[in-house]
Parts: sequence; structure tokens; C-alpha cells
Amino acid sequence: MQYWLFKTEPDVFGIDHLANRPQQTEHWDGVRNYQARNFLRDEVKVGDQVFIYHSSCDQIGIAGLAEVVRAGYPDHSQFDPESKYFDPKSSPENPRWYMVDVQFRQKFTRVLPLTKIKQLPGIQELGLVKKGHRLSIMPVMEQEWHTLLAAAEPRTGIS
DNA sequence: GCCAACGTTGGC
DNA sequence: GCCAACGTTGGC
Repeated sequence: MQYWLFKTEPDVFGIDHLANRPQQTEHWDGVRNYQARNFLRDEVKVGDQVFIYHSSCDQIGIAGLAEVVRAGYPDHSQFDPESKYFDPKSSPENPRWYMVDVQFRQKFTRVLPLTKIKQLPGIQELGLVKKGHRLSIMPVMEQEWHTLLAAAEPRTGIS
């Protein structure tokens, strides 16, 4: 079992959207970065735990938790000419982009802000706090996960 | 295979 | 909205 951090813009799709989906589950499509794609295709597995991170918004930071309920499979939006994620160079026979399904687990009472995350001990290696990071899918070390989770308390929902 | 131009990300 | 950082593209 591994830990991850998924970035999203809450104005487009945030933790509240996920919580309101049927079965509180949604496919995480639209990732168009090769390094992130490799994680989705090869390494993200069912049962993995995910921080949902809100970017480009008022309250930047980790908003809650989700769990992977389906491992990597082709992102269907790449085949849809109507989609903003359409990729004419991709084909169902040789798909370029992948996605996973995640299910809502809990929403923090308060977003754990990026400013606070940067002050936490022992997370210097987390891609999020490194300068110029642009990965939308990144691994989180187990120790980092526990540090971040502790910093996010108190929180609501099951644990 | 180099690298300049371009587009995107994302914090501020 | 600005702009620095970064990834991708395409001409050569």
C-alpha cells in the first residue's frame, strides 16, 4: 500500500465534488504529464491512500482524503474529440494517457495550508514543497503521510 | 540530438 | 494578473 498526493483545482473539481458523486467515486482523468501518467499507469494501486490537494484557489493546501478503488486504465477523454483532453496522437490500441478511480474518504475540518506544510519537519523531500514542482500526481512517504495527517487534525468523518 | 520558442502550472 | 519554473514541440 502506498500514499499519494493528487492536485486539483477546486473551482473545477474539488473534495466537495468528489463527496457528492455517486458512490462518492470519480475517475481522475485529464492528467497530461508523462511522469504523472507513469505513476497512474504503473504504481497507483487499489487501496492506496490519497491526499486531495487544492491548488490555484483561495485556500491552497490539503483538503481531505480519498482511496484508490480502481487502478490505472486508459483515460477515455483522450479519445473524445469534444473533450478538452482530446489527444489526436493517442488511440485505443495504444493509449497514451491513464487514469484511476478514487473514492472520497474524509474532508478535513480545515484545509491544511501549504504555508503550514512548508513549516513541518521531515517533509523536505515531498515534491510539493520543492521549488518549481509541477507534478499533479506525486508519491508521499509513509512518514510524511503521518506527519501531514497529524497536522491536519482535528478533522471530521471516519478514520 | 540540440535548443529556442511556446504553452502551462501554480504560488503570490 | 504577474511571472518564474518547467515540459513539450519542432526546425535544423
